[in-house]
Amino acid sequence: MPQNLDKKDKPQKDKPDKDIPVKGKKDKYHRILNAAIKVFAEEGFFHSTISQIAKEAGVADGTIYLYFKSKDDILLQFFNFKSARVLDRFRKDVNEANDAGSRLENLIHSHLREFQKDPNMAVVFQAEARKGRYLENRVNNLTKTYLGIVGEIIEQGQVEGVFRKDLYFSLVKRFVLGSVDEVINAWVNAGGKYELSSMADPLVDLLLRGIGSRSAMAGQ
Amino acid sequence: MPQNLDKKDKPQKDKPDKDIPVKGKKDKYHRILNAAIKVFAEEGFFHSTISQIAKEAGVADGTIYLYFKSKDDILLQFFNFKSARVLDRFRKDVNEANDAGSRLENLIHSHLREFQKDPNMAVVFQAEARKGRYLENRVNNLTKTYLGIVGEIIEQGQVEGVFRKDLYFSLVKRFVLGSVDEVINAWVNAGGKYELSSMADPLVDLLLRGIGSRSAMAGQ
Amino acid sequence: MPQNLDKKDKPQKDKPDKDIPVKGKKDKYHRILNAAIKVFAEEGFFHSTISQIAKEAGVADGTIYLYFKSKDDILLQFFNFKSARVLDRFRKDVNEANDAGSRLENLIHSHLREFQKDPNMAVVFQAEARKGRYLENRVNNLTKTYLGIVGEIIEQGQVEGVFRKDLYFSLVKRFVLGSVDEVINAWVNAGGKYELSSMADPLVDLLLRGIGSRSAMAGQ
Amino acid sequence: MPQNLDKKDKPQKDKPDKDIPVKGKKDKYHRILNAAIKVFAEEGFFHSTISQIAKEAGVADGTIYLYFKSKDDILLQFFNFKSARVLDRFRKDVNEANDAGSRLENLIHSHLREFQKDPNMAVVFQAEARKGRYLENRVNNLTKTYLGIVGEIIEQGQVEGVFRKDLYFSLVKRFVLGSVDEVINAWVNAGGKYELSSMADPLVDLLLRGIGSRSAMAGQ
DNA sequence: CATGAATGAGGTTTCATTCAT
DNA sequence: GATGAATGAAACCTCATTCAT
Repeated sequence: MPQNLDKKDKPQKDKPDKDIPVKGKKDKYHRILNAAIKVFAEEGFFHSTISQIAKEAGVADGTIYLYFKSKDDILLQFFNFKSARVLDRFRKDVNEANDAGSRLENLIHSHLREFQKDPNMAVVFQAEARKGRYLENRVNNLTKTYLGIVGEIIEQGQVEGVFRKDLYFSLVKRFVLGSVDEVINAWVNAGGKYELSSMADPLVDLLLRGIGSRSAMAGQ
Repeated sequence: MPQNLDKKDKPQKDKPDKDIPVKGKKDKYHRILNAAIKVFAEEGFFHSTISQIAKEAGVADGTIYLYFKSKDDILLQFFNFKSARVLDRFRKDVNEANDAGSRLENLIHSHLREFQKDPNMAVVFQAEARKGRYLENRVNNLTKTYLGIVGEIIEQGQVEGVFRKDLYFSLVKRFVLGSVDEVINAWVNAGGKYELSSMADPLVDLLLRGIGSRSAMAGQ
Repeated sequence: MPQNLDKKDKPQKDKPDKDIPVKGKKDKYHRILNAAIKVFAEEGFFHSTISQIAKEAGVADGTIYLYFKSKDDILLQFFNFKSARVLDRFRKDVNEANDAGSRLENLIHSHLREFQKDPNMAVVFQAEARKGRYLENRVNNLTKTYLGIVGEIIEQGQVEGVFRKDLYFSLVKRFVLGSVDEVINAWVNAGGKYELSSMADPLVDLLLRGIGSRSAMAGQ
Repeated sequence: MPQNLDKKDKPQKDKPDKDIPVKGKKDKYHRILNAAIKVFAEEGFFHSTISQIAKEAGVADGTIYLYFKSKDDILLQFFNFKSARVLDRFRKDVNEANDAGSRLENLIHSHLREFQKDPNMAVVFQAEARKGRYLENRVNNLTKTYLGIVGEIIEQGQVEGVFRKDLYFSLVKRFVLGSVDEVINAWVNAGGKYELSSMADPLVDLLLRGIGSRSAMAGQ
């Protein structure tokens, strides 16, 4: 799924694909992409060099430029590619359920599960996506879409009566995202040593009920 | 409060200090530090150059190396310096109150207030502090200390009976940090265009009561 | 008229040539050569890439190396090939006339006509041939031969009594070449927007009579 | 006379120039410029590398970028700088005389003398200045100005009655330039082995009287 | 013969850091 | 202490050329 077809194109060849014609290209594209993400995860984007990525991918330095316009483009393609996949998965999992509560649950489970499945991706997302005045334009999309999903769930929950009606909408969305994000952060900083998914249920519980005790709340 | 006391320090020249003995030093140190943070906030750490910082600070490039060991060291000193100040303030404000609820409230108010007061710091903290890999050792300290403060409040609140007793301790702490962090993130990404502090009360409310409606909760 | 006959040549495969035996080869050779000249004319030799030439010629990059030893070789072959053709034409046109005056006239007409007919060639000749410590050896041949033709005409004209006898021989030859060359230069720089040939007669007149007025000359 | 004051400026220092304050800068600027021209003359612009230039100038590679924005900029500055100087000299020498004939003579003498004095400059001018496409905008200025000077002389000569009145103006200018240019070309290609200036008088004679014999002309 | 993906040497440029003044 | 010109390592990227298919 190479997306930088700009330069040379020659995307699918014009000869009919006999066996696994484009597969070679695809393979190498993903080989490089994964190598890059691994290196980015280990070294950070700016400290990573094309040479490291090339070595990790088992290709020559120049080869990388057959698939990516620049070092920046690698990160960009990664975000475009992974964001799409991940958001698709989120949406799919959310839609498996019908009521807002289960949907929120599914979203968070899905989120943690996906990031746990691909720790390098998790590291790079946490490290490069949520900052970096650098790729902001593109990455904000990811955040924006995520917040959109959360927003829909919240609204539905309010209609269903399971979520409070007196919520500061744009705040709640950040509240959810921030919580999950930081849980992943903790996991990443710990070196991915424990089961990230196991955080899902407790986290959902916290999101729904907060940390205040029932009795204390009663007094409010 | 220069901390790289290696090179030069007390030996204040052999000429008698005419005017403001250490003050000159201190001034320039902070001038550089603030200039650096401004530049880091605008360009990102890696895209910033010593020359930009020097120009912003109104000193020569070489002068920076009289106060800082390296470019990295600037960021480091910034974190050490600001972390200390900020955490002091947090603690002080937390201690202004006695009950856990008010303390949590104060912490979050303080947090948002401090970051709003110094947007450059906010940007740099959000952008560079969490990248881990790089400055992790030192910056983790900040996070760790922050989580410690939160932890103390939580424990106190549980003793007081105002916070739930069935809380996953290490998760709750991240839950609080993540929420605040993301609220700041949103504010930074929006360009600091609104009153960050105004988020404090709604956020505390969310943390305490969660997003679930009372009636729905009753069913659990 | 491929001249790098090293690699492959007559051995036209063992399979019988089905259609147009050598024609295919020749065609592709010229296709590449013309494509190259077009690209060289547009981009300059050094800024041109094999890929551009290949695309322009409608062949694969690698195919070019079946016909040319190297990128340099393309330029070289171009000069060899075009020089031969052009010089042939010059000589032929010169020989159409008998007296030196008409021969000079014919040479210059021919020169301007040929270059006008093939603007890409003109551009490349002007840009790469008359400089470039680069291809000097080969290209000097062209210049040398051209100067030779001019020289013969001059000598003949002196015998005929139509050209001055007190001419600095090697200078006169350069004088003629330089004039024509610069006229072409002007035309090329103007983007080939006017009729180059129309310069022939006025130029010949200038060469013969100079810019001095008759009366003024009388005083010398 | 560094002209790329863009980046850093700090041109004259603010401290009073004690001895030869800016001289150091100026020196190095010209050291690099001359080294570059020498290398360009030997290798051609495109085959020259920054490293070669740096070595020739006795500075580090990076130093070059303190004085020039890019490799291209070196050539550009050279043209700007040398063109100005050379054209000044031309004009000055032209103005030493009053009548058009002497002025043309002076121009050509000056032209050949200047180029002979600085063979590297001569080589680079001949090789790179006319390539157009590349630096055209700036270099065309040189050509344009030169043609302007020639044009003025021609017009004056026509008024004075020493030059023919039936001249194709834009052609004559090219005619003069082309002749001189090619004479220099020949000298450069010969390796500067002879006295270029000695060509001036014969060339002027050719320009004025042409190659046709008086008697032949009479018959026209 | 033809292809075009792959190679990797080599070039330009940046910039943290040093050090003579 | 302060300066800022100079350094040169190191990074990114291009593209002529090769070779397996």
